[in-house]
Amino acid sequence: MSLRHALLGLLSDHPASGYDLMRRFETSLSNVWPATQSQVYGELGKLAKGGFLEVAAEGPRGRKEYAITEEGLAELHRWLTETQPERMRRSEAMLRVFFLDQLTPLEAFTYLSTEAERAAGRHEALEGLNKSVEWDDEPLSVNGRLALEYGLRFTAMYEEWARWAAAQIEARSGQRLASSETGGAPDREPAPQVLLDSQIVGEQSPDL
Amino acid sequence: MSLRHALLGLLSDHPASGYDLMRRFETSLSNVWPATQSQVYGELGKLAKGGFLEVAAEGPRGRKEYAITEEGLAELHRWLTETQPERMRRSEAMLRVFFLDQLTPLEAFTYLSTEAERAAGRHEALEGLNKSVEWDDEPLSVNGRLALEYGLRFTAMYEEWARWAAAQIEARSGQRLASSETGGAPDREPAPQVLLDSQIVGEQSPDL
DNA sequence: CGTTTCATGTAATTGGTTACATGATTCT
DNA sequence: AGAATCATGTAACCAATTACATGAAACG
Repeated sequence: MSLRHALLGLLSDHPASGYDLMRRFETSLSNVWPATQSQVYGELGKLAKGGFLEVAAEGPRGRKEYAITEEGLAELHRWLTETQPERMRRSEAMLRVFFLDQLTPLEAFTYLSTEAERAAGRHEALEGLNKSVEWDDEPLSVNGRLALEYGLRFTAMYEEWARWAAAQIEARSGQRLASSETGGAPDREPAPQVLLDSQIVGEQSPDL
Repeated sequence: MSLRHALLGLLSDHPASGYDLMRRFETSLSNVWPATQSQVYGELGKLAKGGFLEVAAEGPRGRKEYAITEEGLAELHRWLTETQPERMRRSEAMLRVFFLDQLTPLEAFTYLSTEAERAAGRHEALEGLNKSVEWDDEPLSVNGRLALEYGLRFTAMYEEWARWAAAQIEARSGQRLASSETGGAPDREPAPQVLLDSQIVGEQSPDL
């Protein structure tokens, strides 16, 4: 039930329409808590009915600008302080590790090396972002910096782990498996330079 | 659609009934890919209908022992080698970080410190497990060791990040926020000593 | 005037969770 | 005899995804 809290969180900053919120989900929250258009509109309706939000203004194309109510702020605060984050379990990447013995050592090695490459690419993108951002003292900037740092640490950890794991497989196989290019991605996405809001966090990935 | 592949993976080792598989989900895969009883039985039916599994034997209480078919093995292999793991996005813990500015510095500090404590507890449990296991050369043991190592690295990384983030909040607040006991858990679950199969992985957690 | 952007919604489907329902076998 | 375990299934519900549907306003 975190979508509602994500919406309350975004609206605690300032009022916005469903359309505005959708864009903020795309730019800021996509990798932390993605949401689709239908979901956003649906949940906004429920939140308004429940008294957590109210339609503060109506605009041009049937635009409804939602504002958080006292009740909504209270609920957001309660969620942040009185409930524990549900830690997420499902990781397809780790599920695969579990069945790696179904592959030849080379195939397993390739999988892990590719994972390492992907993590490295992600890490690089984050570093680019980190440099390109002018960090101010606004709250979003502060939170964004925390999340970005998490992303950097996560991707670094994951790459190292995957390289270590690949080496384990290689050692056990008794063969040299590392080829010149192990299936790594030669062309890597360039680090995005523009960012609205705190895209930063959008660029961070909890699983990778 | 990874549940089906988890089932195929488990059955690639040896035939089993829905009931057996459920237990293996609980002991080995719970933190990587949890599944409920209804889901397991439902999916087994679909997989059998699709020709990926077959009922190899029928036992006492209507027990149906499923065995993987050639087609099932091929699908498992295809999944492992030809598809990329979908990286997971939703992290309630990180979503909260995004809205930490809605809290007082002390409350934010407390949240992050508690997260650090939880990670530390998890890490300790994993280390206990690591010591208590006699590692042999069986494939499950090898895979389990890879996953356990991931868990160790993840929890260590997360704890460090959370402590760093808490310190950031403290520094910005201009106050000393760290109390003698910051809301940390004084009583920590003891590390489980018994483990079936590769519980190891069951003890590893992708998010916190 | 045509395209893009803004803006809202509904419907169908999938994957997952919780709860309900049932009964046979084994163990003490 | 009674409890625990083995064993399978169905139904209701919820959250999320994809696709469909519509139209007003702004921009060029």
